[in-house]
Amino acid sequence: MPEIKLQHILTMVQLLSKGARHNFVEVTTADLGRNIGRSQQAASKHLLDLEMAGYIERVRRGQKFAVRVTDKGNTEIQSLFASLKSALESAPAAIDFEGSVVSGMGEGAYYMSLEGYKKQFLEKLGYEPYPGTLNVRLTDPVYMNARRELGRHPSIFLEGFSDGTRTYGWVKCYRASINDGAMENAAVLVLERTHYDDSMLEVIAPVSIKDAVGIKNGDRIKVQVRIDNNNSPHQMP
Amino acid sequence: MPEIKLQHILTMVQLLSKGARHNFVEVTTADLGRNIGRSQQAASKHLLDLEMAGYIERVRRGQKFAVRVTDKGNTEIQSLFASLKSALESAPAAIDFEGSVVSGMGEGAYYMSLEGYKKQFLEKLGYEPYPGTLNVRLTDPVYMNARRELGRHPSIFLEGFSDGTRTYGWVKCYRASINDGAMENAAVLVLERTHYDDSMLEVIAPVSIKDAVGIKNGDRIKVQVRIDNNNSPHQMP
DNA sequence: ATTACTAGCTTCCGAGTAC
DNA sequence: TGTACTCGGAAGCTAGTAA
Repeated sequence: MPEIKLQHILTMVQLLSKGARHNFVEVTTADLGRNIGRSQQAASKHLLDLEMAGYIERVRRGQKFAVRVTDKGNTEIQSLFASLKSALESAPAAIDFEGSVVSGMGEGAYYMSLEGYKKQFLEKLGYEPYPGTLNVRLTDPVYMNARRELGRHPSIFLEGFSDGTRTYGWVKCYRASINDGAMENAAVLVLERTHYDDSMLEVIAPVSIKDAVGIKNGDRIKVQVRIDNNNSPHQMP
Repeated sequence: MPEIKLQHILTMVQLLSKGARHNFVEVTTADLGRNIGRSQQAASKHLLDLEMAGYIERVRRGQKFAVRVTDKGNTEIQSLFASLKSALESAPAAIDFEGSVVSGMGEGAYYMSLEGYKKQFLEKLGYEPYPGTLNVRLTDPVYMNARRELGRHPSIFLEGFSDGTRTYGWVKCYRASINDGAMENAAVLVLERTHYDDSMLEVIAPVSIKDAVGIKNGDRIKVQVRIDNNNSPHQMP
């Protein structure tokens, strides 16, 4: 929507930051050039262009000029800025995965049902997981790569603990939805111990995911992990 | 500080708004070109440049590419955006005037001492003005021009009133400081009735300005009117 | 359908310099 | 000191087109 040329942005911002919104401020083209990282001649040209476009006004002041940003110019910059802002802020913060359901409700199920994790799930995630994790096998290298980097994002962090006999590592949880919203309150787990397999995604939910969305082993499944700031009561290495 | 080229901003923002921060998203150069208002070829070049600079990564996906913004690329855009934001927000919102003190404590003093105004001053400005306005004669056309437009800014608005015999117009107040901070709690008045003289600035304060800053008729004086959102309990035509 | 190369045009910039 | 002109070169863009 904004009509202003990209090259003029820095010049306009520079003028505004010098107070040229409401006052005529004295700015030399040499100074201006220095500030925007261009030559004096370029700055001079910018001012001429901007004046021609009605974005600034200038009045002679002895040998120099005093410059003020017009309403039109200010509107232009603000609207450009606003549209950039909204574009950046509306950026969806989610990571998509796609893979196939594999059987694997053995080991994971056992660990996640331990009291040391269960009470943290309830407290931090808001529910106790249905016993057993759903395992999703990723095949596309793009998804495996994303899986490898998943743990770097801010997470809901479950502390590790010890039961006297052995220790259990931390768990990072990421809220996720299944198959384009068929289930919204799932969560993907990143475990401290399993750095061994980047092609596997472990998913939990308050109920049986297979039953809730009607899938069985071997079916394709989509998992969308939300990275927005919902997750991050804690942040950890 | 940002190293990214201005021409690439729109491209990066477009990618980010499509979710390319966390996922590889499929974007064709033709679509991208359309979105940034350039040709398909230009978009293609942008992607090549950005990839070369390490701001994005691409993977072939059949015939198309899937694109993701790297950490470096995201940092670059965010920092550019942040510096623009801070430059725009730090922009001083004040209008400077300079002129000479003239005698003129007659008429203004009378009006401003009317009960209908006095109680509004106390309520909205926080003090009762010292009886009498300080008049400042502006000579520079730049200041006269600014004076003419002063009333368009958000103000502390005093309602007009009637005493049964005649009516008294509204008054807009703008907090102001005198001579670079020698006095901080002055206020400039814009009266409904006086559209007749753009070269005169009427200033009030809780005490005698002349005494407080040590000036007399004929002296040069600087008045800085603050336009920030401090003023604007009301807004009015 | 896609990406991206080439050629040619336009825009932008910097150096030199007039005023 | 200032601004801003001309001019040559660099950068950016588009159209055409190859792959």
